[in-house]
Amino acid sequence: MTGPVVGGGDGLGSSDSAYRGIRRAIVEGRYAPGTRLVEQALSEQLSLSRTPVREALRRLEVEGLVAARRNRGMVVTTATEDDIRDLYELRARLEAYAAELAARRGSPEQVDAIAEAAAAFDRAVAAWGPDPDGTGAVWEVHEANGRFHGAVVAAAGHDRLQQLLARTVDVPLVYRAFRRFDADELRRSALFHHLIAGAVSAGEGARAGRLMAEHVLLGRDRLLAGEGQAEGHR
Amino acid sequence: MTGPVVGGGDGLGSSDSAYRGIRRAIVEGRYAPGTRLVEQALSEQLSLSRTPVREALRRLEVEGLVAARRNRGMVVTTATEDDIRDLYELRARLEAYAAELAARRGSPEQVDAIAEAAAAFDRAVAAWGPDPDGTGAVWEVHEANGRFHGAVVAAAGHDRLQQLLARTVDVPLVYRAFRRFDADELRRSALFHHLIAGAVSAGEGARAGRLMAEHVLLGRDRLLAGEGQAEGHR
DNA sequence: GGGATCTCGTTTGTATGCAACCATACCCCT
DNA sequence: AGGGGTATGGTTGCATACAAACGAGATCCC
Repeated sequence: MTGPVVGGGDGLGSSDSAYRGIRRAIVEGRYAPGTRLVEQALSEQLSLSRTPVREALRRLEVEGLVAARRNRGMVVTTATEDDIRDLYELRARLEAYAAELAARRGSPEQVDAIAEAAAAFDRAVAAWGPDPDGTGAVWEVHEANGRFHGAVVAAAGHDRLQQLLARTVDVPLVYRAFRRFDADELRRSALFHHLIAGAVSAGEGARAGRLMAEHVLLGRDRLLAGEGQAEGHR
Repeated sequence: MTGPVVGGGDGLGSSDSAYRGIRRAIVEGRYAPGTRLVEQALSEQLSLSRTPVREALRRLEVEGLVAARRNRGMVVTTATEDDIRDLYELRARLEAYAAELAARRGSPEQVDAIAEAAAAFDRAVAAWGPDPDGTGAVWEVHEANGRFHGAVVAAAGHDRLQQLLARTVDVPLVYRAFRRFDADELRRSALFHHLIAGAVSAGEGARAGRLMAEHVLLGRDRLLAGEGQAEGHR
């Protein structure tokens, strides 16, 4: 048996592998906004056929990470400052709703999972200190953060909401935001995670929602504060 | 006459045509929930190759209208009563937000378009009376309704929100809801459309949001009221 | 010299072929 | 007769081949 030796992803299918590989490259910024994504070039890089690459690109298009111009290929999406504002305000509303639902009807196991994810984020932050430039550390924090927010949404038990958030939260912006964070801000994020976990655990939906909204909007402010001075992204 | 069940799309591309055709068939209920969608069969019905059909199915999967089990094909999604409740509550929040934004920052042309869409809905309702069973009339009302809500979201000027709503609102449930509506309820919907248009036009975002939320939740109640007595949908 | 048009190369969009996979049903063995 | 392994059909997933569309560059005409 000739196992598919696809580099970059431990995916179960070639298509998933391509999807995750391209997605991560965009989120990490290795494919800058505006970059043209040519199917053939990508398929060669991934040692795949064009078919799964094509499918991956269509998925990314639906998620809004790439834009397709008819018969003219895909480009990595660019975001203006206003877009960032809008996106984060939407995210704040959706995640506040998720936190509210989690507090209202999350199972004990799901609520525990939130607290555990908050603790895991703490550990990722602790491992950050020495070398903030190492790409591995940034990615680890990014992933831990994603798992915390994922745990909240999972506890909400709302499939469609989960689906929408997965396609709204995990965007390049969030990753870039962490690159701008310093240790103090990371600790502040960690604090909010614990506050949210506490409110959910106490069944106080309204508080959990407010805290979550504030947490997201603080992230937005931090991202916008750094925007326009270094690596203009347009 | 047993024409191709999926004959609708006059799309510009073959893939779009397949997408719209299959989508409409699902929304109208010609493909009942749980139905297996086999690529080859669909491609023969549409006189296309499997490739564009495949792409259309993946798009529908991301939208949540069909579910894919690995290597076992696609099935039309089924929804429980709780799913319906959740979906409509989410819809209410998202559309309320959209109405709020539309009132806050919609351009005069966009606001006018909302009022016009409300008037168009009136006309579709007027054409309904005589023959509520004719599939054409139901589809017309469904489309007019979609255009009204689309106009509100367009006025909100929030691309991502528009994208999310397009994939949350236009589901089989909404269509089925109209089949249950009687003339009085349609007029009530029309009334709310005008009230929302008025609030948006007056720049009263909070009111527009509340009215929209109520409008959506009334639709949910109507759908749930009829559920479980006729054509159980599982 | 400037502008429009024609041609060619590159890239996407569609079609088809082949292999892997799952499910069902059958057969053999116990 | 029952259970487990296996054969087999059907369907998806991937790869490749071909056709259409768009853009760029050169050429030709005015």
